[in-house]
Amino acid sequence: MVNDKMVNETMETRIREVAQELFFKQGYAATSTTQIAKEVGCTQALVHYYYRTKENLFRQIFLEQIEAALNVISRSLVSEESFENFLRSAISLYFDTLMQNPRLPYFVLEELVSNPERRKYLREHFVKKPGYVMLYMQLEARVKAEQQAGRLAKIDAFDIMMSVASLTVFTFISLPMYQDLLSRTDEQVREFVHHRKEEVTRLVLQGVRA
Amino acid sequence: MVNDKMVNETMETRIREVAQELFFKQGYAATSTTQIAKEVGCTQALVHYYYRTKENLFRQIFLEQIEAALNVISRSLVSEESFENFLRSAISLYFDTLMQNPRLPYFVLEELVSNPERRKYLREHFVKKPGYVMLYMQLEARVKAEQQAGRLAKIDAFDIMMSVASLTVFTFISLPMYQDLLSRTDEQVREFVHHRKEEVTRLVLQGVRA
DNA sequence: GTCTATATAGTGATAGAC
DNA sequence: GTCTATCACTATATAGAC
Repeated sequence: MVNDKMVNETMETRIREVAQELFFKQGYAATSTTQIAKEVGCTQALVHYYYRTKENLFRQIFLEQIEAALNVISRSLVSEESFENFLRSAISLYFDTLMQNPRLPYFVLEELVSNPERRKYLREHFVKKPGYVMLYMQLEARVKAEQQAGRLAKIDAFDIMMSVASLTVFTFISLPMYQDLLSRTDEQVREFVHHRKEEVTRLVLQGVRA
Repeated sequence: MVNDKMVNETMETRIREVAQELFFKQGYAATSTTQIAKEVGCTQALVHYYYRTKENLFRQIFLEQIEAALNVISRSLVSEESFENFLRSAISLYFDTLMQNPRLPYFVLEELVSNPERRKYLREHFVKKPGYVMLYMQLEARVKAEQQAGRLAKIDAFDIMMSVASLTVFTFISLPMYQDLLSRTDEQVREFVHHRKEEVTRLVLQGVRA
């Protein structure tokens, strides 16, 4: 068997995979269930048979992705290393993870920015979960400890998060523009991401130092 | 006359203004010419009478906004000050300008990311214009001069641009999430942006120092 | 310049045959 | 489980009356 995964796939999962790909590329509004069906090679009715509504299909994919992303972030926050090495490996993890799924940041952002319902949904499901609150408080405590030890500039934990998020997420969001506007090959794009990872790490480390 | 601007407005300009507002809020795909007409208070046929197609209407707005943004960036790059003060006032200008139009970054990004045609269009119209190439080369020369004088870390001009863009643009893109997920008031959002402007300036200045 | 009316096509979703 | 057929709706765009 050349491709176990493909061969054993059910229609239900194939629809989901194709839908994800299209939602990632085009966003929710610009993707129709007809297009999904066409790309899968089934009828449009089947898409609705399995997922009933387009919104429902989307929501499953969306939640799964958010959950996966939050897991990566959670794991990155638990660290026994020095604060500098913690930052270093967190940034590295974010870049490496997103490199395997470069469209994810834009996909999540698009839906969260343009659809207030999705933000509400996200808040209910995740933000107020005690686990995440705890993690943030731990980070905050750690930042304060570092500052008292004189190793860290006077910055909020939230600002560190925002800056790292900005520098990481924007890199991936801007990739299609970088590639097209400057006529870069896929290989050059990969090099660019790697280069940005190094530079972002350098900038953040030097920028938060006391 | 209470409102000169409103009173003297033609239908053509009103349609354009309303269209811009809706495109900003919802994006191209999610906005219909019917909705635009309804909000203007005219028939949908009139929208097409003035602009023929929805794509055409959008394109005029899009180009105008891009042009305005590029003008701001261009002006910020011409500076007689020290490099540090140049960075300081550029970042300040970007934040202040975008604060008057917080949805602009997402609007531009959305269309450039999800529509390859728009990127092509942008490249034809702007990227290869000699004026912009010149400006970038001047920035590059300045960066090299600063490095030889030992005042600047070993960074590409392009990396400085990317980092500043990331930290600035992402701030505004994430505002709806910041506001909703953390239940912030409009006033708190304004404070947050102001705070980020200070912190981004601090981070960049410390981060690029030799 | 602005309207009504309509052509044409695409959408999400469902009913019912097999 | 998968299909065909179809409904109700909305979309963009245009033709033609006023």
